[in-house]
Amino acid sequence: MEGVDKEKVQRIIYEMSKGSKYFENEKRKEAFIKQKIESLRAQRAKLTEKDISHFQMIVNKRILELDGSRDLSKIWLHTDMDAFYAAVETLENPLLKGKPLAVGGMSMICTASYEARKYGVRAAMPGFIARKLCPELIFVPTNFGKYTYYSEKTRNVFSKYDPDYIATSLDEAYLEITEICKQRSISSEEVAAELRNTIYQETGLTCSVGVAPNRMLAKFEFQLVEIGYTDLIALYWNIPVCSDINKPNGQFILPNDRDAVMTFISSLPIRKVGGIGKVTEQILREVLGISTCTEILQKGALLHALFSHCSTGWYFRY
Amino acid sequence: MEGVDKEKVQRIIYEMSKGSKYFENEKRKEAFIKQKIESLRAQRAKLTEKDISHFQMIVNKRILELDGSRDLSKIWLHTDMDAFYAAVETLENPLLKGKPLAVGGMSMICTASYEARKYGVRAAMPGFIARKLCPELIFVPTNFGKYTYYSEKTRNVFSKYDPDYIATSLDEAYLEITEICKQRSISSEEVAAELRNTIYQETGLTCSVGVAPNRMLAKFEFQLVEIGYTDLIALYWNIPVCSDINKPNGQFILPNDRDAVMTFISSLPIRKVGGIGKVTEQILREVLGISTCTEILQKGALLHALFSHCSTGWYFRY
DNA sequence: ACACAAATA
DNA sequence: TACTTATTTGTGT
DNA sequence: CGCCAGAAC
DNA sequence: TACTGTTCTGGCG
Ligand SMILES: Nc1ncnc2c1ncn2[C@H]1C[C@H](O)[C@@H](COP(=O)(O)OP(=O)(O)OP(=O)(O)O)O1
Ligand SMILES: Nc1ncnc2c1ncn2[C@H]1C[C@H](O)[C@@H](COP(=O)(O)OP(=O)(O)OP(=O)(O)O)O1
Ligand SMILES: [Mg+2]
Ligand SMILES: [Mg+2]
Ligand SMILES: [Mg+2]
Ligand SMILES: [Mg+2]
Repeated sequence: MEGVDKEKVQRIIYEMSKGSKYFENEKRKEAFIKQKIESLRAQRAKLTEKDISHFQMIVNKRILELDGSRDLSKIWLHTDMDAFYAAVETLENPLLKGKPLAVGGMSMICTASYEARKYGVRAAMPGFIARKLCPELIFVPTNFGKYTYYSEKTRNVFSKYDPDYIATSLDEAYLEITEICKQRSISSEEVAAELRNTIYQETGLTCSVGVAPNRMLAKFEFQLVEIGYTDLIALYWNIPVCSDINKPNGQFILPNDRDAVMTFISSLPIRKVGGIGKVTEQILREVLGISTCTEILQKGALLHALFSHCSTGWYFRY
Repeated sequence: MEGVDKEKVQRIIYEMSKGSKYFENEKRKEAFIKQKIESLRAQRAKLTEKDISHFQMIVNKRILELDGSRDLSKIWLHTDMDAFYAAVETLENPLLKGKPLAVGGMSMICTASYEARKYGVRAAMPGFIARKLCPELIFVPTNFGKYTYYSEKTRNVFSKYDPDYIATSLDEAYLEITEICKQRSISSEEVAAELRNTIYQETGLTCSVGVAPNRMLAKFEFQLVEIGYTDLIALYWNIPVCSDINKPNGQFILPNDRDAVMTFISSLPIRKVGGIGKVTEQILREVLGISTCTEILQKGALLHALFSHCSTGWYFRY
């Protein structure tokens, strides 16, 4: 994000949190994770070369399998409204336009306008800290009803492009647009641009859109299909770019092409991958020195050795 | 309550509320009730003398019936902890003792210590108004777990006096002590005093206790029994009196005697009766000029004429 | 099968 | 004064 | 019966 | 900045 003084933000958050019950609890948790990391390090140290090459073989086979089963024949589109709750509030009270705005109260805020984000204000941040970061921050209490109302409006649009669209929250959904592209013989870029425009016409709200090829259809884990897309696509729209402006109100298209996918993925920090959060990131980094997706492939054997074999599922994503 | 400047309190509440969304909504409701009252007044004006004497007969019969079915053979005891949540918090952090204390946050407080009540601070009052009333007010967030814990402790005591005690909230319960009084041949006063003492020993918390005769056992409305007691008893402990000090940490005994009950009840403001709240009080007062329980009996015919015949149930209480 | 932690919006 | 809530998924017993 | 308002803690 | 959440009951269509 442009122009956020991360240094200062972190300092203020620390100053405000220090000593609180919440803070103490966080420290407790951190300690517990450190311990878990130590234990994993010990396990890794015990692995022999033989163990590793053994696992490497298993992993190689699994990767080949998955690579082969990759399905590039569908086109999936992901949409996510920009600063959704805040955008709705601004729409209903235009005086708020352009102002740093937080939705929520002094105890917790659910989201913040992009103006507020410049100050480091974020979703899931307590309001009283946010106000320290940005004293002129305006607070609006949350009105769940409104957001549902506008969410329905966007969904009406979605259903015109894919009647079976998959909504994953009030403000985002996945659409399979393979058919639409074929029928109207237009590119996915054009569909994306049109969709964004329609949504804006219908609701006055902007959204960001990502388009990507899909992944293997339910092999045994039927619902994992969707997850396969989720990850990829969620990433795409994290990248600014495309015909339009920068981050909010933008779109990004990844071609249905193996090389494009691999190139795109390989340099991604793992933290961006869906399902890898603060804790998992820390564990992978401090135990195996893994930070990017390429490294996941490189150290596949170690991962397979140290983590539950269900985590092999992580490989679903490339 | 001693030494509360009601004038000032009301003024401050008004100043703080004025203009808020909450306030506007209250006004809307008020208007609606006014309208209802008008409608009832009109109905009353239409009643002929004949109508009234007709209803009077029905009502007289009903009253006689209920008077006859009154059961004075049982002894019921009602307990209610003093400033429960606040007392628990004070117990766990003695620094708070003697200080004006509110349990809750700036948006809402659940209860206040008696010190705070002197300033007009009350349960169900938003914290930011309470703080205006009493700037040195200390806020403690609610810890439902703690209250449940201490509630269980009190209930252990209750069960020794009546294994079938009826708990109606974390901090109050009804006990049938007829048997205990007989078995140990002690008066209900003695049981009450002993119970209060035991609870204090076990928990360090004080409570107020009321004792009263009971009412007809389920005639057709099986569960109404309990309600019959509820009203009476809830009233008793509203009256300071008895061997001990004044309001908190006190007890009051009403003898099992028809005259005593009638005398006690007759002068009570109806608002004190369970089930009659702000709205019903206003309606009865502004439509029929009823303010005390005696007047309810006097105007029984009108009540019967104007209100749903199930409201006849109000007569259950005398 | 279940309770618990992690991740996400 | 004040650090959410609902939901889904994986892990370890 | 389901929905809403009033009441209570 | 900010006016609860839960449970029960009676009225009403
Ligand atoms: N941690 C949270 N707790 C509660 N509600 C949240 C949380 N995070 C997000 N929300 C709500 C408010 C958001 O407007 C809405 C959509 O989330 P999300 O798409 O992640 O952010 P956003 O739409 O506000 O901004 P943007 O997508 O532009 O980054 O869900
Ligand atoms: N309106 C309310 N909203 C939420 N919780 C409440 C409310 N009123 C009371 N409580 C909680 C907090 C109280 O400590 C507890 C018992 O209520 P109650 O007996 O009426 O008052 P109290 O025990 O705090 O004081 P006291 O009984 O001495 O008047 O229930
Ligand atoms: Mg969004
Ligand atoms: Mg979203
Ligand atoms: Mg009490
Ligand atoms: Mg009580």
